[in-house]
Amino acid sequence: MFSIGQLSKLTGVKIPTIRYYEQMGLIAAPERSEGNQRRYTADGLGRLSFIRHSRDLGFSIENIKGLLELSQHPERPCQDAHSIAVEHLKDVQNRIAKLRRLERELKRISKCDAGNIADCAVIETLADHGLCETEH
Amino acid sequence: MFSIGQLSKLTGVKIPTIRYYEQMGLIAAPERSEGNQRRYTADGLGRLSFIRHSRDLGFSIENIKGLLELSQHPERPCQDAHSIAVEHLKDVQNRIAKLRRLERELKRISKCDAGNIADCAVIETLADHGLCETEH
DNA sequence: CTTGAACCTATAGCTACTAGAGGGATTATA
DNA sequence: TATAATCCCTCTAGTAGCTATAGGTTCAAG
Repeated sequence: MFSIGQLSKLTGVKIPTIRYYEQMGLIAAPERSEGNQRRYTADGLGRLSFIRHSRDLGFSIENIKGLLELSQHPERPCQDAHSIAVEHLKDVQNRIAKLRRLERELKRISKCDAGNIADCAVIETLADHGLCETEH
Repeated sequence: MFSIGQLSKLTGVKIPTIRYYEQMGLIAAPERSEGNQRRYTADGLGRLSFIRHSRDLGFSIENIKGLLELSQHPERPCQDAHSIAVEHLKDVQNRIAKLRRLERELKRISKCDAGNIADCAVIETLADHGLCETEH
């Protein structure tokens, strides 16, 4: 049996976050000690690790709920899990593409070597979208 | 003079967002009509366009406050504006790097062609960090 | 038995908005 | 000029995914 602090250390998930996950229904409310403190089993540890890892990979709480549900039913077809992952991959790729356009623009405008604000390319570009090279 | 709705259409910033910016101190409270409705000048339009554009480029409200402050003082050196932009650029580059690691991992795990959850690579990888190829 | 660390609940705050309720103002048309 | 349609007002609460704080209780070591 682990206390919430031990679980936190083992998984790297902060204590208030664990309680938050419980509130959100991601993990079941665990048993309690006589003094009303949470006591987790190895099962709880596994589930929280799954969540931690999924969050690291950027899955939303809602997606993780779905994935956890699926993982409880080994006999089901895995299409659903697959499409959640693929959707998320698409999302990640979109975000990368968008950030790279920003990167280009920021690189360009931050090359400013003016002496004062009046001629600063950063300020000038922000004030006038027309000066941008890419769309956003 | 523009109403808030006209300003919204001209800049692409939604009406509640404009009011929110006013509340946050990004834009000054404009004059009001006799019936207490906001009336904006061309100046207000310029300022909101600046904000819109900066937000599009991912600058935070706090950063934008700083940049707006700077843009009001054309005689000052532009180092501050420059370093805000460079900091932001670094941040964007970090995020890109992180997302690309995720992309690799997600691509790998979503190649799963198992029939059911029991053998699904997606679920399996999420449950066990040890199966990952890159750190995160 | 005492002390200090760990734990409890409940509430509020963070970013950057968005949505809704319940009302008043403005404008176009009849 | 009346009225309907559209716009606008404030205020409050909700979104994601936590984090922080206050005020109190329990646990484990010495």
